[in-house]
Parts: sequence; structure tokens; C-alpha cells
Amino acid sequence: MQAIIWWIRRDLRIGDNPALYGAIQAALANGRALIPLFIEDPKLWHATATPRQQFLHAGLQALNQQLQLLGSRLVVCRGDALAILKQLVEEYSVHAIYAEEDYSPYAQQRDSRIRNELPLHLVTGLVVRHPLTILKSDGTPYTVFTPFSKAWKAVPIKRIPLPAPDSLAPSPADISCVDLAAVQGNSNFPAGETEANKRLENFLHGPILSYAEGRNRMDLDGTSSLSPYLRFGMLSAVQAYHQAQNVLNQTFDTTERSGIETWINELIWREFYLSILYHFPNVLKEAFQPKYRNIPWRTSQADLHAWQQGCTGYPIVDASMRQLLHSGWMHNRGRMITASFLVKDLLINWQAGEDWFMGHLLDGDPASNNGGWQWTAGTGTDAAPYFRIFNPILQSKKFDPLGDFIRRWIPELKNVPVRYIHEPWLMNPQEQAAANCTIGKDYPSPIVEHGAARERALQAYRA
DNA sequence: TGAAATGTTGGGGCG
DNA sequence: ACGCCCCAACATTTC
Repeated sequence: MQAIIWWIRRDLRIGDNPALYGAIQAALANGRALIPLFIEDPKLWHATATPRQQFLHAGLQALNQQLQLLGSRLVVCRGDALAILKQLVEEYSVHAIYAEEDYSPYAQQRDSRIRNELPLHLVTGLVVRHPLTILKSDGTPYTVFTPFSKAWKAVPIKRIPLPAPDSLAPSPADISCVDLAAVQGNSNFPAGETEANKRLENFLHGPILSYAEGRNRMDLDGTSSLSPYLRFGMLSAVQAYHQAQNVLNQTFDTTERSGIETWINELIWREFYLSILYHFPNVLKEAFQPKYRNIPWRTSQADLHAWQQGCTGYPIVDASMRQLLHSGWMHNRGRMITASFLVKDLLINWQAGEDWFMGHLLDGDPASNNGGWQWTAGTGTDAAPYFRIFNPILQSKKFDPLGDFIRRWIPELKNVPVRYIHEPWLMNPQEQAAANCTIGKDYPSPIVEHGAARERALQAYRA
């Protein structure tokens, strides 16, 4: 028997999947078997990224169900990719391996090694535009978002979404497979392509129209909450882009159009940071800008811990951090506020925050996460200038005006009235008693005073 | 995809 | 009618 491998990495879907499409063509042409393969590589796992790992496992189970409906099944192996592929290639006379290109340094190195020994075909599917196709006229990569996005939009659309197959060649019956352990699903984010498509539909039929403003409101569901699905390719970026563009073409209201355009821009931000990582893999180890590689960071285990656990005494920071801890996701506005707080107010190295986020975000992706952190720290490409320091109280008042979001995640504050919800330490003892919340006991006092912390950060960055 | 400090303007109160 | 002050409301600059 001869076979073709569809090597699944972060493209857990059958709709609009160029790697699957390529594998099907190759299998059909010669009547070969098709092996849908996922390799769990322990080296790829962040030490504490259990929530994301479970989301992936649930996604693999969902994919397996889809494959079984098409007459196939998912094969899962655990170990070193090259070793496993070598063995399969030999055992099942594999003629070709199709996979979607990944741009992380680890994946690039792994794939180039494999390509030296095995017939690995890499196709573009993780992004709409391959990082090598968006370059300045002198051939160097963009390091500023706006010109990058203009160039991105100027390139004609290369391909339209590919249809999902309606049947698949069976995979060899005797192939050994690691059992997918039963996983507890994440109730906030059910894994799988079906759920991803449902969310995209819902988002495109409502929230996206007011996304320009709505995306900033932490107390409302104004965002797409699609990031975990894009992270694992349960949703194709090409498909998301096309559907958003279709909605845009049928929308004439200025506000609604700007909402759609803003969301499309977010897809481009994702590709911007993937491109940055592709061209500058060193960003995972150091600041993009050399002049910010020697900031005199503080090391305070206690402060870092308070930040991680959502016990800083600043409600908007703590609510966001608890949202991350308990749901595996954080609102984008929350990401900016908590990141600014760690890096500027606590003056703790952005890499500690990057690591914590990677350990807890379902959508944790090296490119976007690193890009976001370096943006906030002011050390990255097209980054916020170092003196741009978020005031957590003002941010809270602006983006959670009634404190509903805060109360949802910090039960200790549920009886605190609106006028104090953003800065509960201002309550006098009577008011604290009335709110059933003693500051310093039921809910922590602020671990830093923002005004002083701001001055300290400005001084450190100037130096 | 900031916030604070500083500067400018203009209306209103008042002598 | 006028000058002066206060201060809110913006605008600009600075961090």
C-alpha cells in the first residue's frame, strides 16, 4: 500500500485547508491511502500551558469526529517529528507529506531538517499573505504596522477559500495511534471547527458592525472571541478575511464599515507579528530595539505573584488577570492594561509577563504574544513610546464604566458602589462596612501607588 | 491601541 | 464700558 500524509500542526480543520487539499489531490491521483497525522511533540509545550493543551486535545477529538464522518480517522503520535515521520514513510511507502507552513523559529528549523530527508511539501495556510510576499521595495521586511498593512491590502487576493471534502480515502487500519485521553472541555471555548464557524457567523451578523467602539468595552461581548480558534486553525484566516470582506461589500453605513475594517485590521496585526517573528526570530529572546535591552528591571517575586493571581489592589487589573486564570482568555483591552501595569507600574521585565500569558492563554501564540508584550513595553517594532503609561483607574472608568466586568470576576467587590468600584481604597470605614469589603483584608490595598510608579518607570526607561 | 502638564481662549462675575 | 480675575473647556507639548 502507498500513502500520503496530511501532517496536521495548527490547522485543525477540513474547510479551506490547503495542506489537506494538496494531500487529497496527491492521494486521489494514484489511489493512495491518506493518513491524517498529528504529532504531539513534547518539546513544543510550554511548561505550564495545560489549558491550551487541553483545548488542543479537545480540538483533535472534534477533528477526529469530522474525519470519521468522511470515512477516515485521525492518527495521533507522540514524540520527535522527524523520527515518527521517518518510520511512517518507510512502513507505509509514503510518497508525500503535506503540511501548512509555520513561522516560529522552532517550526522552521524542524521543517527544514525534515525536508532534507523526507518529501515534505509546505503550503501557505496559516496566513493570508506569506511573510516573504509583503516586503518594502528594497526587499527588506516592514517593521511598522501601517505601511505593512497598506502593502498587505494592496496585494491582489491569491486564493479563495477551498471547499471541505465530502469524503476521504481511508487511512491504513493497522496504523498505531496514541489514544486521545478524555479531556474536560473548556465551557467558555468549546473546541472545534463547527464552533469556530458558528462564532464567526454570529460575530459577522452583529458585533462586528459596532466593533470599532464595542471592542474596547470590557463589560460587553463586543469582540469576536475567535483567537483560540485562529490559533489552532480551527478557523482559517483566509476564510475569516473573505467573509468579513463580503460583509463589508454589503455595508454602507460609515460606522458599521469602520467596525468591519477595524476587525480586518486585527487580522492584519496577526500577520504583521507573524512576519516580524519570521524575519526577526531573535525577538523571542531579546528586545527588538537594542537600546531597550538594558532596562533596569525590578525583581519582586511578591509583586509578580500578586499580578499573576489578580491581587494587585487595582480592580481592573485583577479582574482581567482572574479572567485569564479562570477562562484561558483575556479581553484585548485587559491585555493592554495588565501588561502596562506589570511593565510600567511594577517595572518587571516584560518577558515574565510574556511567559505567564503563554502559560495560560488558549490562544497563546509566540508571534502575537511576543509582539503584544514588546508593543506595551515599548521595546518592539512600531511600539508604544515608553512614556505611554496606562492609568489603570482611567482605563477602568472608560472601558468598564459601571464596573460590571470587575464585579463579574472579583466577587469581593460585588457590593461596592459604582463611584468606588474603580478605586475601592477610597471608601471610608463605614462605606467599606456597607459594601461588606474591608480593604486590606477582603480585597488587597494597592501594591503600588500609580503616580509614584509612573515616575519610577519614566526614570528607569530614560536611563 | 495615553496621560499629565502646560498653554490658550473666552464667557461671566465683579469692582 | 472697561479691566481684571477666575476657571472651564479645549489645544498643545511633554513625558
